[in-house]
Amino acid sequence: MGENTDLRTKRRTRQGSKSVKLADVARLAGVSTGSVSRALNEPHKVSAKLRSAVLKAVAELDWVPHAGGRALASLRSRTVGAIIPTLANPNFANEMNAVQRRLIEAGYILLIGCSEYDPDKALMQTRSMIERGVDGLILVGENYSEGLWRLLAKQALPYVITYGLRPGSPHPSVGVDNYQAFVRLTNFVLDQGHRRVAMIAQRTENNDRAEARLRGTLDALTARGIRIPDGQLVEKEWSVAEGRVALREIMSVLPPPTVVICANDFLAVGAVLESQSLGIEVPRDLSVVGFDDVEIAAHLSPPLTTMRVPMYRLGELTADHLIAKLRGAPVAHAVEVDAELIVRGTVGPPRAP
Amino acid sequence: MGENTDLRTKRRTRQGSKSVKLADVARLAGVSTGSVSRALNEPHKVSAKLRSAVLKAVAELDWVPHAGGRALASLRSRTVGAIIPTLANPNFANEMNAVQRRLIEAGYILLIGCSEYDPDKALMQTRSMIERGVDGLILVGENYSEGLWRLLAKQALPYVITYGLRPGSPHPSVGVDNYQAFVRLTNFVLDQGHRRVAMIAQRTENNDRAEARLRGTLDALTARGIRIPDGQLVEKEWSVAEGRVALREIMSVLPPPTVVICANDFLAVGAVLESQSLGIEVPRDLSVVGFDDVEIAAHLSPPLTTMRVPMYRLGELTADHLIAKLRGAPVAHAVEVDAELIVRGTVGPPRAP
DNA sequence: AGATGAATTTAAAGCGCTTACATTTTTACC
DNA sequence: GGTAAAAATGTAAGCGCTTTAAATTCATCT
Repeated sequence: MGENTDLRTKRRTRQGSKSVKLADVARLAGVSTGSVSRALNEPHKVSAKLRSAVLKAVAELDWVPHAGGRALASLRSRTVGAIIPTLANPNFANEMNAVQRRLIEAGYILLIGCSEYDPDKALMQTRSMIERGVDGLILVGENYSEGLWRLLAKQALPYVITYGLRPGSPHPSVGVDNYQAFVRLTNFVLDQGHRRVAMIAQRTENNDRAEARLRGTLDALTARGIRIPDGQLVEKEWSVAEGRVALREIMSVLPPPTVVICANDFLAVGAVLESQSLGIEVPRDLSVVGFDDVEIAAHLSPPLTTMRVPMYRLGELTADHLIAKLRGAPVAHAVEVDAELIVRGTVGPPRAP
Repeated sequence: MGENTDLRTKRRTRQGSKSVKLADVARLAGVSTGSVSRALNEPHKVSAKLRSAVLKAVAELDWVPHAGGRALASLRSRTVGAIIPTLANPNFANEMNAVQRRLIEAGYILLIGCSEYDPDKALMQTRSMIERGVDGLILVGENYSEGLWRLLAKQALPYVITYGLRPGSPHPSVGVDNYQAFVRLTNFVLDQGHRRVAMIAQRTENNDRAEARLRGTLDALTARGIRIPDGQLVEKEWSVAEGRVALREIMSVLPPPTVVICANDFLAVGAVLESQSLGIEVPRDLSVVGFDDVEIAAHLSPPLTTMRVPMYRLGELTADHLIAKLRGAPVAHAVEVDAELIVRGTVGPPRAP
């Protein structure tokens, strides 16, 4: 009976982790826990003596603050999430590289989720990130489910759309206007005299950038009374291999086009390479344009004519935008980045019939 | 005086976030908080009635559990970190793509940090991840500071080294044996009859994979009594542009080599393209081999002879390894993945002198 | 020197969740 | 029907940190 009398104080014993905690630091430094916290988070508010004592104790114990406890107490996690289609696409990988770098500099850490162009996955990952208490979210494009937007609104979570920028969008965005870029690109091609135009588009399902690119080209063509013949507008994703297949498909429909507009550089590179192995000389027999300006584009022979999207810069701007917002600084609703036409060697005048 | 009597119960009022919390769910469902937690985390331990009541309330309130609270209480975060050199290198991006996918399936979320081959940055990011309470860590290679290993040991943090695998390493690893792969690759080249060998290596500083590749080639050469002439062993990183520069540098040293071994495919692609623009015919005048088998390699003409490293698969294996470890399942200390020689068109016999 | 106010520091109350233990309900068995 | 064992649920104590209010120290001014 009496045996548990002296155990009474530790009735509930949870497996307190053996790791060092803030209280240990406080004890070693001979100060209170509050002072330790303040010494680290608001150094200017404590005396130099206290600060150095705390830092010494921190170093001595090799203490790493526990973000869970911190997040719980401060209601902020210093974590930012990014939902991108896939890291397998170097454009997004490059952008994330810049984002990650900027975030770290600002004291944030990056959570990455890939939607694989599936709105359900995007929603799941968003939920998963909100659970982890992200302070903000970066989303590629705005093709997401109603539920996702509702969730963001409910949590009042700061976010920014990146890569694609749609004028008039209600969402804060940093990116290029894909529609206008493809209008310009198409007009450039038409100005060279081309009238028989084919296009290798990207799948437009759940991909507003792809859709904007396609629409930009089609509208620009329509404005000049041109339409792409059946079978010469094909949809692929973004690999070189798919570009090759697409080009073969297009060239099997007669009469062949004099130019192929590709929704991105990987498709364009594939189109150029496949043309060459088919004995079609670029640009004499066929012109090709891409979009993005990936590294290999400049090294092809002839080098690819394309539009440059500064992905790294885009990543920086996106991160900066979100960081500013998290700091409560005023930010522009939309930051537009221009895609620059890079004229190289894959576009020439159409061959005389 | 008496005015604060009735305020006494709420002496300390913290800004309780307005967001929905577990207690709200419990109230709506008419059950205790413990039951809500159990219904979600150990569904088999509660009655069907309770479970459905809880799920209904969760859905109705659109409640998202707060991972900070959860991490604090359970001492696990369901978060895994990965430290890689850079996302700008598609090899790592592809691997992370696979890792991310596998982790999500297992209920974990991925934190990414880029070291940019800087051990200090790697340490910072590791610390940052430990703060966020990662349950496990993935590291590329094992070139890290003493402090990083100490930190991991102190936290008893499960981790796995990926990409490079060094036989005899004390660290659990999943990857390819770069040294042996380059021994094989080099022997393959020598077996074609080449004796004048050049190499475009990667910077070996803080990069054990690069170092193993270089050493593998040098050892294989030495074993056959061959050495690379001064000026024909150059160090670059991994871009096509650098490969081009490197090739020019090498060819300016006479006599020119009959084969260039490249530490990775991007350098090799650059070497092939530069050769062609210099009027050097591959493989008649010069053979080139790469390593990795990136997508573009197969599409070059001639297509690149290289060794395939299955990055996506490697990512899957790495994630699986760590997940198994986190679950307490027994795991092999090392999982070796073979690099497969892919003979294509850039290697031929040396031209008769 | 004493009083006043500013600058620091301490004490302790949560942040939202899980879980050990206590209590209640259900099931199984004689 | 009554009991014992098992299953389900409730209770409340923390998890490690931040932050408010109170207490202390320090500097300044009559």
